[in-house]
Amino acid sequence: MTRRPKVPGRSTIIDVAEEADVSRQTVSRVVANHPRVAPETRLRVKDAIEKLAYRPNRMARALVTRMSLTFGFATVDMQDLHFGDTCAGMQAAAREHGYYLVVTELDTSDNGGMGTLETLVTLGVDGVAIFPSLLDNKTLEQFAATSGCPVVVIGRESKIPNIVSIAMDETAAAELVVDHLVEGGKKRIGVLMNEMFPEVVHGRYVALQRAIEHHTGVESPPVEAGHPKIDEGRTAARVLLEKNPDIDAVVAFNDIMAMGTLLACGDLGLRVPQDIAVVGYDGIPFGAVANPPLTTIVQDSIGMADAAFMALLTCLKDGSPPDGEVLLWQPELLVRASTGLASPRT
Amino acid sequence: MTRRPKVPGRSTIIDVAEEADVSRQTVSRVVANHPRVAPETRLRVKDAIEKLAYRPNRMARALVTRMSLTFGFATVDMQDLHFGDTCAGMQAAAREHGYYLVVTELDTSDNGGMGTLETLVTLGVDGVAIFPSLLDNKTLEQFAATSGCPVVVIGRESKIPNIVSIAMDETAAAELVVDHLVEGGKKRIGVLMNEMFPEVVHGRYVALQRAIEHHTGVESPPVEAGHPKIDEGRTAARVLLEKNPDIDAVVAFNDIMAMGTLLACGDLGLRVPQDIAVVGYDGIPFGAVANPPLTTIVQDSIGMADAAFMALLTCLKDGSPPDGEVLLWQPELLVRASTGLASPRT
DNA sequence: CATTGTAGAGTGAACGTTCACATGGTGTCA
DNA sequence: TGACACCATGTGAACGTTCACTCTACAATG
Repeated sequence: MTRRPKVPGRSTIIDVAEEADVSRQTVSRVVANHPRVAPETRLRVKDAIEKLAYRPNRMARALVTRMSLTFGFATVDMQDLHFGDTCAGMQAAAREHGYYLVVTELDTSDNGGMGTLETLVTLGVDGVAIFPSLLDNKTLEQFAATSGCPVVVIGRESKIPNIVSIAMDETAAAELVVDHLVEGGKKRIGVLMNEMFPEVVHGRYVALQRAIEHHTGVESPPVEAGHPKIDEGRTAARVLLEKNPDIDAVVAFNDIMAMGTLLACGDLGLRVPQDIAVVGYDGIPFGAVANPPLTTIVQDSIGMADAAFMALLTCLKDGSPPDGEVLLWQPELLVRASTGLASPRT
Repeated sequence: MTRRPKVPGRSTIIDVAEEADVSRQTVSRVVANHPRVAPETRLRVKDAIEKLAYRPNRMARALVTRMSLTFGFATVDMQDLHFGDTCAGMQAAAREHGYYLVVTELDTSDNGGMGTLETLVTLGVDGVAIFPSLLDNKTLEQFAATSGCPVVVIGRESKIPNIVSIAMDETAAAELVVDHLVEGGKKRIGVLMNEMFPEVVHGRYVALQRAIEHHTGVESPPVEAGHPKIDEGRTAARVLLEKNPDIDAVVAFNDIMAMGTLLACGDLGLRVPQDIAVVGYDGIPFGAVANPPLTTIVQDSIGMADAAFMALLTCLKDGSPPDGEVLLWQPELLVRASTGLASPRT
């Protein structure tokens, strides 16, 4: 009868129905906890479910209901710790509301991650969170339009039609960082950026540039870019420091690159923070163990993840994607020894 | 006609068929690149696909083919960097073979993660990799039996029926660590274990205990356990060091706990490595930036991830789960300054 | 007693695909 | 010319669910 041998061990609703001597629909009702089932029948069905280890097939269910109760979470780099926080937060939020979170790493070689996103959608997710995205605003907008499900982008301030953006207030963060450095007597601030994530980087860079100009009068600070890994950060930082020997502070795109900067300072015999102050972004736990411990911009990852989930849920309930809503979160500065203003190891 | 409004923007195979004036099956053939389609027809269908932005629904497809070309990857902690390596490796392997990897964090509060695993299966994955697992061998065996799909467990040496295990050779690793410490003149080795992952921890502990006995004659080394986070590791390490003031080396369950140990040493005014040598496991990149840089056991995460993927694929092709196969990987010792035998910062 | 309401259970269709088979057209060869 | 092969395409069924109905039996109501 069946063309392909039935997978051993997995039983269907029909198997349960036969076992309990009722119809599919009654089993369905029991599973869904509908009230209109006689207690005795319900018991019989539950026994059958137990006996056959029946688990409803979510694909079949999603096909007919057009809802999978599943959200997708796509990221560029699973090894970026900053991602872990946000992802865990979103997973917790999802779970609390009966949703399941499917996580995936974007394959940037496949159309900048578009391929992965499309697969995610064909997998049947009800909504997608992207964190962060290499795709430009236009592509994202188009994806949101054709995907047929709500899309949230985390970590980017840009206002994109059909998409909710959740991001940190870069201007506020830059103010915190630069103000702190200048107060510590630093005057010549260099910037180490990320060569990926054009959109995010741009926002962060512009904010820093403005803050630096505002506080020090320097119009275009020395800047270098590299891949957001420790080693690549180290290399880029070395270039930055060698090109600009007068620099007395480095603001790195994130903590990982800031750690690379710490290594570069070591390479060049520069003492942190006496010769050079170093600041990162993200507040990953390892910052506390770095040598010296890293001053960093902390954002409320959990809060943002929560907001991302709720945004998706709300879109789904309302049935309409919002028009370029931007939710902005306030950053905090976590001062540690790498800027010389705190006791070591806090 | 349709009970639920069709999602705007998503078209089905039927829409494409109508647009191209052919049958569903012909569209299906074009999508699957079957040869038996006239070139002119193929072109017309492709145009229609392009025009309607058609993407095949993988749930519907999986329902009939009983194959989703999707594997699940379940982990206990997405923020454990060690996980990131393995996950990325597996994702790469999957991609290479036309598979999609769905990642999920196990909700240990839900039956020790069993709930999450079952959901993963009902989502339609063709196989599951678990890394690492809190579940005991018996539960895992039962899950593998009822899930109806191949199961691989990474990071545990145990021989479990129906399951492929991929793990590091703990005995070899313990030998490397202890031999290195003893050669460096250390005599009184303490052990800092993880209070989670009973199975993995047990294997690692027993191996260390044997190696220590073998090299130093001490039968039961001082041991303490804690949660695998920096702060909890710090606390547990402090207890270990205060209880046993004669300790001159600490072997931590992983790099994260080793970093906690570094902090604890700082708290107690102990110099690393002069007073205390510290060794971790996993070789996460941050170990290089720790103060001092961390000596650690490195395993070939990518290789193991590859092996995990291939194991799943092989089971699927052969149609039968292997009977408790165990693939063992050889560890390497990465010597850095925390054991005092290398130049700082390498 | 006839009518109405309702609790409990069942049935056919649909979701979007692919599979197995069927159909019709064209070319080849004896 | 007939038999056959083969190519291009179409059709009904099935995958495992849920939805919108329908049906039956029995109690309550007038």
